[in-house]
Amino acid sequence: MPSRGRPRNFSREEALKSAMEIFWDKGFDNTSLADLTRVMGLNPPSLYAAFGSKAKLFLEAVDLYGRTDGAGIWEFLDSAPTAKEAVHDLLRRSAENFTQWPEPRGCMVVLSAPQMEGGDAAVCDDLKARRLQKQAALQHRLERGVAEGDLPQGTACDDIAAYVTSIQHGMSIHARDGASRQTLMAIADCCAAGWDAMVDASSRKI
Amino acid sequence: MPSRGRPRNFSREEALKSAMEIFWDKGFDNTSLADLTRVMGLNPPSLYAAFGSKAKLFLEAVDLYGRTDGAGIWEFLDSAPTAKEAVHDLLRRSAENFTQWPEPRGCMVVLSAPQMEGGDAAVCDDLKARRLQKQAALQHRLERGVAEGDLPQGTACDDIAAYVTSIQHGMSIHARDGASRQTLMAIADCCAAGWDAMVDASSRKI
DNA sequence: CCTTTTTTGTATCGATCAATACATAATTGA
DNA sequence: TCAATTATGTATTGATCGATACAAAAAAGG
Repeated sequence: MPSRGRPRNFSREEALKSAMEIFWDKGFDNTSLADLTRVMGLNPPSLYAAFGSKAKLFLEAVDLYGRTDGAGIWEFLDSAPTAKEAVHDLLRRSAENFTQWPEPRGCMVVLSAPQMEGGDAAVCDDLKARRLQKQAALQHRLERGVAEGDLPQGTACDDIAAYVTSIQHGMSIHARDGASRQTLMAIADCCAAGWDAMVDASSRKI
Repeated sequence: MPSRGRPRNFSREEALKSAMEIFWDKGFDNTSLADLTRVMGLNPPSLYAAFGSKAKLFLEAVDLYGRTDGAGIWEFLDSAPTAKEAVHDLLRRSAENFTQWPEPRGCMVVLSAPQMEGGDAAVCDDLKARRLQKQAALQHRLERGVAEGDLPQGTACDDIAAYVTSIQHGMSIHARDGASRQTLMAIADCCAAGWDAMVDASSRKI
């Protein structure tokens, strides 16, 4: 509540959104302070006063992404009637989400991930935690499916969650490589088409 | 054939291998000239005389990767008796390959990929071409399966190739996030378990 | 020997990086 | 009106980036 002092003449929200978009496009390392101040429309001192540092700004941007553009993907996870439908919907929403701009963007959390060595440790840890958190959420949804009977007892929910997130992560790479929405949808359908047999094999392993 | 002049006192091959390993670990951007000269054991002028630039060195390093550490993954693709076995073997070899070091490395070509905007264009284009080339090779192998009868007529080989590479790319992210070899193997097995049903659905779509 | 050629090590280049110092402008509370 | 507070714009910081200038060193050709 800074009621005193000169008021800032930019919207913190809008500036953060602009930062998110360029971080999403170019990644953490390839986005310079000059890039940020340009798209955010403010000078370095204002940026640092409002967000602390480039890394903190990035973390806020990722959080914004998770609450806005990245949120829709996981919307149906818990409300889907069965685990199978939840997964199929998750992948179809991913396909849609990753290709909803002129330039396909994929998932910010996944694409910012690789090559952690040498990068900002706090940033890498945060991104990794977000990926693992989503995978855990998916695993819990699968376990609910076992409890509710739409998945057989003994299903390896951890392995299947890893399998599904693997597909989803790969879709981000494909989106960046220019894959069409149709292709990404086909990938989602491939997973769905093999689902029953896969689940069956998983539960019969033990 | 530089028969004249002072001979270099380092092995170009060994230096390139060292460069490949640190590029693999840290990526193109996060690997500095100082890093490279340190692990390669030579001074900047020697590096530039031998390799031209950081980008050219990286391209040579990626090529070396494709001919050595990354080659084994695709070894059985053409000699496998059926497309199904070829894919399953590909994914299992990937799982093995991505976790064969103390620190899991994943695939150099995939992990160096993301956030092309802002990076070196030549490097990004080369990596993208390598990914698409492998996907095309996989697609051709599937088409051979159709021709040889172990896949049904009308199978969408392009979609399935995208599906399989999506899984494989995602496995690299998982490897970086600390997934065990066992988990990656389970992912490969998930794909194999659902294979027949998936292929069947694909061929019945048309 | 001496010239030519190539590599070596040192020392550094200009550019760009993330981050700030500083003075000024704009607002509130007294 | 005036002190306190906060944000702004300009200009710049030290560090690091990728890449070189330069001269000494080490080989071959003559």
